[in-house]
Amino acid sequence: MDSGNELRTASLVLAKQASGMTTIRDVASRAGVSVATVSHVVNSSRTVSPDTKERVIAAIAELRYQPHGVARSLRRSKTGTIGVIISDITNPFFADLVRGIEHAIQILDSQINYILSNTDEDSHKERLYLDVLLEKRVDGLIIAPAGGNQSYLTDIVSRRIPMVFVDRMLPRVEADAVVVDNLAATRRILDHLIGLGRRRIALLKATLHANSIDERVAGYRHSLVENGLDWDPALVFDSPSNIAAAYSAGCKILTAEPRPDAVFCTNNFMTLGMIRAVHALGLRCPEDIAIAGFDDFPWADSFSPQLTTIAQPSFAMGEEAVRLLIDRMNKRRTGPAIKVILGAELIVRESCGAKLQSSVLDEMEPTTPS
Amino acid sequence: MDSGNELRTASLVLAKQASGMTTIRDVASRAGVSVATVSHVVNSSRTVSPDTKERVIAAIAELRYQPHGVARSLRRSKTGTIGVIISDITNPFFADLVRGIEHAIQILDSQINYILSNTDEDSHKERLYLDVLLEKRVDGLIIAPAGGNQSYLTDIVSRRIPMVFVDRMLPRVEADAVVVDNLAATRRILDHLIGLGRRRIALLKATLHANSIDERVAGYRHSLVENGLDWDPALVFDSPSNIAAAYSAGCKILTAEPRPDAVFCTNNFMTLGMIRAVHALGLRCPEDIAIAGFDDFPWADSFSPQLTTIAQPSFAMGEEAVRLLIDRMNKRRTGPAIKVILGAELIVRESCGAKLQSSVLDEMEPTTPS
DNA sequence: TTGTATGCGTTATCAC
DNA sequence: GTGATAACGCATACAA
Repeated sequence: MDSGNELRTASLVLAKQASGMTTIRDVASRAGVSVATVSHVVNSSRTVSPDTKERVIAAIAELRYQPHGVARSLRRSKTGTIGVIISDITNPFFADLVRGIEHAIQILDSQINYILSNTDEDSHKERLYLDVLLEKRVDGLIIAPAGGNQSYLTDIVSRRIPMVFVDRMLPRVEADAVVVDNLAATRRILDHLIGLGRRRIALLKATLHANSIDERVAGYRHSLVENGLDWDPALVFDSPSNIAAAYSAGCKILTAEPRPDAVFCTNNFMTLGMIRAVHALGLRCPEDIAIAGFDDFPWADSFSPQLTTIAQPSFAMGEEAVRLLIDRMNKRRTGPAIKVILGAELIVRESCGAKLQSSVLDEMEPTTPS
Repeated sequence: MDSGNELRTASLVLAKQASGMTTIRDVASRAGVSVATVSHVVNSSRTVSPDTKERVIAAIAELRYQPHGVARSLRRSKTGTIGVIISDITNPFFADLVRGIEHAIQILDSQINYILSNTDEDSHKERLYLDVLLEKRVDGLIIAPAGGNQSYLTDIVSRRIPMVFVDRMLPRVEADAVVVDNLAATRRILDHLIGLGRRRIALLKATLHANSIDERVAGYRHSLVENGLDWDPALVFDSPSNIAAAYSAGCKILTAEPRPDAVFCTNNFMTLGMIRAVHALGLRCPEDIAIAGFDDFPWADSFSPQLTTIAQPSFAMGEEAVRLLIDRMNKRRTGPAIKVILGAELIVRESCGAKLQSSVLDEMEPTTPS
């Protein structure tokens, strides 16, 4: 390696720094080979003699060559990017789900990454985001639909763009889906509540256009009936899906006459608002009122009482969605849409009164951290 | 518009659906103009006669033409994508910050979107993510550095890739930054604690390679000294930055002899673990121990007692970072790096004992939702 | 006012 | 084992 060459390299690097980047042609001329050869050593796409290979690799290192992802995407007609559309990353459920997505990507294909979009349950915003994602030619889509874009989403699947629903799904859109058995999970926590002697169980329902919520409402109703309790419309309270609104609704629940002895909250924002209302009105939980929540979060046992909830496998849902999506993207799987239904776990803690029963044994004994 | 034309269009659309997409050439031939003209009407980049313009627009609609973002990126040599690197979207602070980023993007340039990457404070992972982001040719970077990639980041700025630090910054890397005045904020909450009569104030410190945490620790120390209190190493407790670990550390704090009468937690995971420890050990807050947390979250007043915290302007930090970044990207701003320092607010609630003082007036009066 | 043609940086198909 | 070159879809300099 003569110093003249090195000098030339150095100045080339500097020049490239100022404007543009070093390309495959630079590498080729530096190594004294054709661009084809360089491309092939970069992609190991055909056999290259050991010494030319070595020269190419050296040139790449010297020039700090990095393939141009955009040019690649154009040529290969795939971007290695997937679009993720959720309602709100601030919701711990989605945050964890997104971590699951990222984790699965890292395991399955670390070249892929994702563009995140929050719709705030606004179908118009959803539509706008879909447009830019499609224009950017994402290879696939993971979406928790806000509802209201059926025809557009149908159009997308008919254009053969891999898509998987997560958390919720649109009935008439033929796309893969990863959801939870909301009905069964709701029954489980309601049975728990009823088994603990609660009879006047209110429902704090988030107003969302999501079948997941609808199913939880149905589960609530069925459980009551199956347990021989009345389904009382006066016990059903609606609230926009945020903590402040849930707090207001929670206050209404607690001042209703006669006061319910339990509340089932259809998502974590409802639960958080509800518990705040209990404290604000100076009531005791679970003695005066039991709280059962759908959705768990990492700090559910930082509350006093610790919250009894249904823990959705949010991380696993994200992972599974990626698996389904990547299989579609690689055409490893074709044909009709698949629906993966995951189970949700009942985490019995204190807010429904379970610990009151066995208090002789457990009293004061700190739970060990998970 | 003759029906023959429409038929041809229909079959073309179908054909395109099967393989490939409709391109600018299709539109051009359909409208009977050149690709240049189509390009110019799409981008309004030169004057086009009203009627040809109309024909082009019609053709675009009929063929459902959508510009190919990747080809555009290659040609214009900008992708309209920015990379966002944080440690953990599951942390409510970052979740809110990311929402701020997204909001600002929507306001300033709705064509832009972002790729999200979670490093989990792992500088190796950070490095890997940086590589793929750079290969994808993101137009800019917003990063909460995990620490340990100084030289690589320096290299990035010398390659003129717009970058802004958020929440934390690396001292020797000349990039814009949006941070909070950690020292002042910490002093504020410690003064509050001390003003309320607390004297044995423990520190629950997250072990992170972040100057933000270091500054909070420094603020703690300074405040003690300034208020004539001892800086006692026995009151300093370290913990990995997660709730479970913080819970363990919290138990240690609470069983120390003599027991501290207050704890300052350097981030929200510490606070959440600490409060769990208090409940687990059956202590009363704020009577037995006051808790002061750095970082607020939307459900801080769902706890009992409601948490007194320093609320960082996380959303605004995200917004400001985008503003700085886009200004750099457009070269609206050049020259030396800017450091934007935002203030953080002390939110007085109950966990430090403030309400104990004025209990005659406020007792039992529910706080109104924000 | 409009069109032709070149090139952005790759990959892949030929040909040698 | 290697090289020349034609696309990928678009934006734009240059012509007309």
